[in-house]
Amino acid sequence: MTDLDGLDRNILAELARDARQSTQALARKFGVSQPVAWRRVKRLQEAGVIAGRRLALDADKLGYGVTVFLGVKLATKGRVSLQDFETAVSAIPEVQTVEHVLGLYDYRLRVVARDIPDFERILRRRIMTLPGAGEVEANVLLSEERRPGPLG
Amino acid sequence: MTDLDGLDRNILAELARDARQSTQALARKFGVSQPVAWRRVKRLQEAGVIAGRRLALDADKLGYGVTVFLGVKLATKGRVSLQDFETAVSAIPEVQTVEHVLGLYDYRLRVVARDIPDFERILRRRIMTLPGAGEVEANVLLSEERRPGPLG
DNA sequence: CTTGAAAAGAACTGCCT
DNA sequence: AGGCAGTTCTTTTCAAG
Repeated sequence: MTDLDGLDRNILAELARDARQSTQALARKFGVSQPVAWRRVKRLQEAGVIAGRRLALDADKLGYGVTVFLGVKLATKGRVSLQDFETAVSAIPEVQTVEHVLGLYDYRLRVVARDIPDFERILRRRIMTLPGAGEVEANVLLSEERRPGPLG
Repeated sequence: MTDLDGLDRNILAELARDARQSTQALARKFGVSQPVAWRRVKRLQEAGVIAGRRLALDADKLGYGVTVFLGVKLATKGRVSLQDFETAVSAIPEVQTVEHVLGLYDYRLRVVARDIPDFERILRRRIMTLPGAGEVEANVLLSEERRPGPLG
């Protein structure tokens, strides 16, 4: 863990909202000089607190109108099967996130599809055939709100 | 939906990997001039395909070592209760995403906490007391892999 | 820790094929 | 649509209070 003062948190909060703003804009917002804001950002990057900058893509505009969350239980939980499962699932392009979790399910997958028939195809031909896949539960995304989190 | 050619898809794939690279770097990678790469990016932004650029933060380095996914069933599903629930849940800083879903659960929440005792506190005092909250299921995140998705 | 300045690089514009 | 050349702005480094 890294320790951050108020300025660091303010900067993170602003950049979390829009990672494209200039260090000068940040500097003005928080009443410091531009090089100071720049050093803070650099420091946060080097410390790994800022792990990278990613695009927020609009799945709908890309033709992917359906997002489904799948909870997957493995039928066989031998040592190899976790790795086998992860490797196989990584080869499915429609899978956006693979979360290894502890609880009622073993994995949670975020899957996108063009429409419901497309999702059925992915489910039957790609998901159900995954090595070790047992019970599968699905939740269809209706709407989603992302929030900055407690970080700052 | 927007239609994209190969260059658009290549650019999106590269920017999805690292949103910080320059249009010149993109131009070189795909054998076009810098202004062309720049115009493509601008067009994708204006079309809303690129919705924004966000920071990838390292929760661990910020002192949040525990991430939990909660599936929540509402006890009462009147018209108002959805809105009430969403408003109340939005006031909990540790909630990073609120997903309204269709299926076994009504909402999926991504919650971060400093450690397990901290998570218990959030669960008991904030989550269980949400208006309309019924059954709650939890999955603790062990590891996570994010992938570009099928877009490009 | 700040300011101010300068060099390098990236973003943006206009004009041409 | 794509390319070239130039202008503007941001980032990055540095000297100095």
